Amino acid sequence: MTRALKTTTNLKQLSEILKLSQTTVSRALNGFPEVSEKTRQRVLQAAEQQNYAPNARAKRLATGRSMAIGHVVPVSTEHEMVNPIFADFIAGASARYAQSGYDLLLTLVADEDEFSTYKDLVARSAVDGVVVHAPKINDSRIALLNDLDLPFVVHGRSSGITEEYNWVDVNNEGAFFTATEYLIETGHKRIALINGQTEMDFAMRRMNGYRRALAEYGIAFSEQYLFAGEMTEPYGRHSAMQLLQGANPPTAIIASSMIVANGVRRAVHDMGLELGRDISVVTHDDDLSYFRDDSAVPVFTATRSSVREAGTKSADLLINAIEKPNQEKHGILLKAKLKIGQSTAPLK
Amino acid sequence: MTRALKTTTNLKQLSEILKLSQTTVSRALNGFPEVSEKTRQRVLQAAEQQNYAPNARAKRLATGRSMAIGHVVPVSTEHEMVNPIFADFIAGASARYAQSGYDLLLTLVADEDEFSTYKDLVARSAVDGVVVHAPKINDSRIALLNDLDLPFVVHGRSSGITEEYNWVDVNNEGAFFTATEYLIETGHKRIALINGQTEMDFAMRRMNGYRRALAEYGIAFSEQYLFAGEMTEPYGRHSAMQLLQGANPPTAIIASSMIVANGVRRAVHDMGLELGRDISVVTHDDDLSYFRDDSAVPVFTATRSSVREAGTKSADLLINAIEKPNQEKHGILLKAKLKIGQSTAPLK
DNA sequence: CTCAACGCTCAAAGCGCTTTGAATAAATAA
DNA sequence: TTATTTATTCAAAGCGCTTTGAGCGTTGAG
Repeated sequence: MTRALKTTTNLKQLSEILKLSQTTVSRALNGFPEVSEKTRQRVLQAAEQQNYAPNARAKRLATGRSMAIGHVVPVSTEHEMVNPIFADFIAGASARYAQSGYDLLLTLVADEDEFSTYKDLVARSAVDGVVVHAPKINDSRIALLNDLDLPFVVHGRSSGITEEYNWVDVNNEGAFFTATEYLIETGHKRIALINGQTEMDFAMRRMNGYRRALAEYGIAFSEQYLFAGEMTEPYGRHSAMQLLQGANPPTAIIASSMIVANGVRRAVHDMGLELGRDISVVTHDDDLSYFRDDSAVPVFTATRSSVREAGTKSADLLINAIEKPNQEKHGILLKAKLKIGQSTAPLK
Repeated sequence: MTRALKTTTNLKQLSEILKLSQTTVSRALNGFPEVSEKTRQRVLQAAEQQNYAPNARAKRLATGRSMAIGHVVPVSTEHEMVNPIFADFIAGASARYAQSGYDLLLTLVADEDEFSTYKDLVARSAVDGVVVHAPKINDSRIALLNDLDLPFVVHGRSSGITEEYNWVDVNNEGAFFTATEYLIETGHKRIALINGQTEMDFAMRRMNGYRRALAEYGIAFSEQYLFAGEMTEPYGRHSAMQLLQGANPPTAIIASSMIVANGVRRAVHDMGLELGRDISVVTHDDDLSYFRDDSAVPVFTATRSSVREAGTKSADLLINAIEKPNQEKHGILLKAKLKIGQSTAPLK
């Protein structure tokens, strides 16, 4: 099979075809006012017809901007795990980037290499800004990025950091307070929390919400009811098993993600129990597309907040920070809503 | 808080510091033989000390290469869903890209916009190659990319395409043949398949494997036992419900992914049945990190193949295609292994 | 009729690298 | 000693854009 070897048109060729200077063609395409409307139309039409698009490499060098946003996603060394929420978060962000002409540069990197990755991105001038994923308590990346003077937005927050930064987060503390309160008010007293890893900021906030609710209702906190770990399905199942087989099993369990909740459900069934009858389960739900439950009464009672929306909000914030530097930093707090499903019931 | 405004060193400054020409410095850094070892060491040391890295934008323009690989990931319009396997696939590929100095450019795009996305990437010269995800039967993207003369590798294959192309796939047909055969040989005759969308190539191959096994063992195929749809958890649950509540319910179900299998398990339990006792379930398992089941006898009997490995293999293939053009196209077939778990049992 | 203002277009410089082709110094051969 | 290699280093061109500063007709005001 033979095909014509297509080579892309460049500005010079296009300007020769049009018998105009490169300057005029460039200005016409970029919407400068110095070009007559008649010329602009002629240029646009020729560009369209030639399938011309400015060479990204040249444009970037000339403008001094990368028109790219970096996402540095940590891959846990423990399970080589990529948190499943990234796909949906990025789906949300990506749409916004496309609208504003930014490319998305993705780097998956082991925790311990994150620092050098950011430094390298800056040294190479490869991106105009970055999104920081999975912030830990006292996350040192924030100071680093401020030092590097690279615009960034954090998906989540980092407790203990005093400097200002842009962030988009869900009200983890409030959501888990509400979830716990709901269980308490429906009669539960032995409530367990299967949480994320202790060093993660979101996990700490969730635990704080949980403990605050217990405290407000005068229920003693017990280490026995608290689990922390990487949020896999087997982790959910294993933790729940341990809870259910232990002395004084809880009557309610709060799970930190749908994946974990699925593991919990498996344990519940393996123990011959019935969800929502023998034991209540509340989970946090990031509204991932492949778990989305549109029923009027969803399976899991859950605090739901769309991580995809967090993605679009983060993108907006970051683009704004890139294009209008020296602005005040912003924080956006999304509110998770508690939606009652079939997995909870008042304690008999 | 005040910080020194760091501005990155460039080649000119570095060469002035070293009292060498830009040429020599550039050559020293890029390992050319014309530079004396003494000079090279001096240059490397200064570069290190100045935290110098060549400006990616300038380098790309000068070399005419983007040093970037594009992943165009389709987002289904139906459920706005991003297939959860992408994260793990990309995690596998990303490591290889990093080794070879490529950036990963991610674009999430609605099915119908894929064509223009590829064209745009080429017109802008934004990438040196792309990975094609989720190929359909007779996928027209392959001809497009060959026309555009852009190196690419397909994750999966596309039936009906006669031209050559690079691909990495798992033996879907064989795996599902094996799964079906295993069920038949343990006594099952009424076997259902909850498959992916009919237009997807992998789904067709899986169905073919399933039907071939039925045929070889003289079991009639029935439309009643075949489901096709986007592989969400609710889809798995809903399909299984319909199967179990229908006339002549199957004694075994084959699921197309772990997510679907989780939905199936939910349906099984909701019907008051026991997995592996009342009904057998086999699933395909992409070995996603957050579902990974390391137990000696895993929960699900499954045909397992690491999608992360597919990612690294694809990356190798693509990088090779980019760096050594005009080579023969390659196909790599990964073999999924059937691993017996607790979800299947001989039919009593 | 002249001068300033305006609208449109252009030539040329510059972005920070790589790479070509040449120059210089040192070493070897004749 | 002189010619020829060999080992280093360099100046300058070029990658394909954007952008600066200038030029040149046309108008309208004075």
